[in-house]
Amino acid sequence: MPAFTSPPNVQQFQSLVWDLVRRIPRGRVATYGQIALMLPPPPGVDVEAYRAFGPRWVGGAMANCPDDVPWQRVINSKGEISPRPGAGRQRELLEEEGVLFNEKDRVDLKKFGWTGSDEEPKQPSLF
DNA sequence: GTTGTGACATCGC
DNA sequence: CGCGATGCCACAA
Repeated sequence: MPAFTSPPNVQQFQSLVWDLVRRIPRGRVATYGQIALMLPPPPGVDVEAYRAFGPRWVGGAMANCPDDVPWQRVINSKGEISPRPGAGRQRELLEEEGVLFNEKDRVDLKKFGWTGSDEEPKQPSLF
């Protein structure tokens, strides 16, 4: 039995976060808020409280995420990589996957933003 | 038991 | 579009 039988707490939330992050296709990025909204709020937690600190729980889960979780595809709402040791490495990994950064070190969520579907990235027709 | 901080989001200017 | 301020939960010291 998976560790999902654990009592309703943040621990299970982390498992859900990791599972969802694993579902992020290559060359696609998701924001903490997006993941927080996609995941169901833990029982006993107010929706407002979840909205306020849901994304932060996701970040906390990423801090302890296993090595088999593409944490690199998780970025903040600004489409930027949060300042943390290894941020440069994350950018390298994303570029390797095809995710391009702007001159402001930001990613176009409109192109690489993961909508939760398995569809492939849209072709840049803005040019 | 208290204090401080965190891999964020949202609103206002 | 960028910057500042606010909100709120869990964990570590």
